[in-house]
Amino acid sequence: MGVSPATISRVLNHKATGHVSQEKQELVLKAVSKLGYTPSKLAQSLRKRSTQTIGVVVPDISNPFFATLVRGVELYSTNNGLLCFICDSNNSSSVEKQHLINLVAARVEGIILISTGSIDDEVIQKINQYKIKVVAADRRLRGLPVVEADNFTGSILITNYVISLGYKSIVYIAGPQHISTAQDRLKGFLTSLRLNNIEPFAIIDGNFTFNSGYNCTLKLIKSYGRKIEIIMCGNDLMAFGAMRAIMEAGYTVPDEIGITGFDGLSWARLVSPPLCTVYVPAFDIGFKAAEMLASQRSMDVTLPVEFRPGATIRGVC
Amino acid sequence: MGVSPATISRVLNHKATGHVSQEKQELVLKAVSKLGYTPSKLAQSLRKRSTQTIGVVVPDISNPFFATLVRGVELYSTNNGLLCFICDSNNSSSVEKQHLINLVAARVEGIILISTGSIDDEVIQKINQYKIKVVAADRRLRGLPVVEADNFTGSILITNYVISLGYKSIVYIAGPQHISTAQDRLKGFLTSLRLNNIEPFAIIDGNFTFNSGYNCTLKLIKSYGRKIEIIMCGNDLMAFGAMRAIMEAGYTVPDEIGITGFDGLSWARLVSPPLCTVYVPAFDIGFKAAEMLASQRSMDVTLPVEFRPGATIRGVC
DNA sequence: GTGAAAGCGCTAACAC
DNA sequence: GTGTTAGCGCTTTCAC
Repeated sequence: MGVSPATISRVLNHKATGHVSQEKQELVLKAVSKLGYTPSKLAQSLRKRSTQTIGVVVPDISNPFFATLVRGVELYSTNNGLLCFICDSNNSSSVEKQHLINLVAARVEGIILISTGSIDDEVIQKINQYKIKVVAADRRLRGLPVVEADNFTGSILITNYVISLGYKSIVYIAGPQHISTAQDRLKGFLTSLRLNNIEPFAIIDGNFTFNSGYNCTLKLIKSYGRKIEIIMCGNDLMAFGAMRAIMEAGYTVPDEIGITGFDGLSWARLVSPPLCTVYVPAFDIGFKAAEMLASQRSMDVTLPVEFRPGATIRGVC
Repeated sequence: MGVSPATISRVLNHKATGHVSQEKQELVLKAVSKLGYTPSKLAQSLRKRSTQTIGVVVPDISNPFFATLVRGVELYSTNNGLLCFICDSNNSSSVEKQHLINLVAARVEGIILISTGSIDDEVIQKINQYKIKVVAADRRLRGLPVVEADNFTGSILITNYVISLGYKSIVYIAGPQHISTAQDRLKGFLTSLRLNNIEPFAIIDGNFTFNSGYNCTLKLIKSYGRKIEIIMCGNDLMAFGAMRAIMEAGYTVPDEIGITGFDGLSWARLVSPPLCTVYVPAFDIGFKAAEMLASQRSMDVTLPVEFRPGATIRGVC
């Protein structure tokens, strides 16, 4: 016995090298292990003015896209000794706000934000007040640095492909237009059509969920029936909904009506026929966002996407 | 000006009611809002000896089953002013161990653990040392209180149903047998078979992933071909893998080979044909586990499951 | 090489 | 009603 807290701290923080005697060192280590002593990160953080903790706010963790993104964040964090608060805003901007405030209170070093809408000023102020760095992931947001995918190009790619197959009557189910991914994808779609001198057959607003894809498609079929040659969706979830609706309405995919998605969820390969989509590197987005948070740089990053053919459109096996 | 820290604390903690003058109260509130002051949860927790924070450790957050479970935990937490550390062990028991130690260091009030294996003694000691309550969710673990589903009964249900349809040559792809859900499901399967005087055609070990379902099925088909009437899987993910393998091998589902799963993921309804499975209330498991953590009781909870017919077996439309 | 002491930002007990 | 004070569990000077 007879070891001061200071010495214990020195040993445990490996600042000891050469500064603490072998003897004391072993004494401390033995006692620590015997007692199961675990230093309080609370006290450490308070004293060191550094929590080594980051926060992630996602709209819905049960959406595999966001879950995968979060894994990317987790991997980076785990590898770099960061602890992670993962918060699910349940697609509600008020819950999101509360989470952000909690993260400020927890004095996280940084926040990765996939926002449901826009951030309110009160929160912005708090975040600035405490010099917390925020990175937008997947979706752009106000003046925040962002790690996103090249949704615009991806959308052009897949639309060009669809057009090259001879499709003419093309319907688009868009995502919520206040979200940048939805905007970019719609823009890409429109750009491709314009370049090919084709008029969109119809454009309709969904909200990125399975149900909205399903409902929009039912409506479309009711209005236009077989006049529709293909339904292009702003994301995979809506495409799955559309597929279900088409099948329930008694049409075949892709012979009577084609479908495309966007995101490249692993599930896209599991449905039958496999969904034609654009792969978005969710994991990498999360990983890079965490990396950006940890680094001092904060230049926007745009990750490439990849066209994934699938048998939900004609002429693809 | 001229307000002491104590008064500020009183106002902010709503312990003020009737104890602080209107005047000072407003003064404080105004200053707080103007400065964007957010009290440090670190300091609060340290002082109050209570963090109001819980931890959740999951094997893989990108598995929709666990993601849904986590949402249940989050909902309870959000509603009860608890903050949540969500940790992904990536199916590695060493990562899991590190996460548990981090959670102890963070002085969480409780931990919801979906373990990859068993917990090691060092960690147990630390957890006890700091009187942190641990609840096992989905999977039983050592002496921990558990919130789980009635996997045994569910497995009997679905197997009985399969047998009632006249299936005889039944193959089972089991999950890892050190996990209680996998054990219970296999036991239920065997019990049902015994009660019906049927011998299992083959039992093979998977690991609950899509790939293991896929690979096991390829092997099975190679060995037995059409002698197999149906493949029952320990979870949905493996069933999806099996379905893909069967289709790629050129067989039709369910006409030539049937399939069943277990978990009742929402994706089960999306594949074609929709998967016959047993619904496990993942969200409720998470919610109840959080509830148990918060309450003083800790009696094991077993939640009912629900058979979900699907067209991957004969005679179901 | 090691211990004593101060202080991180709060809250609770105690004075007034 | 309100301010002063002590102390939560650590780390980091600063002495010795």
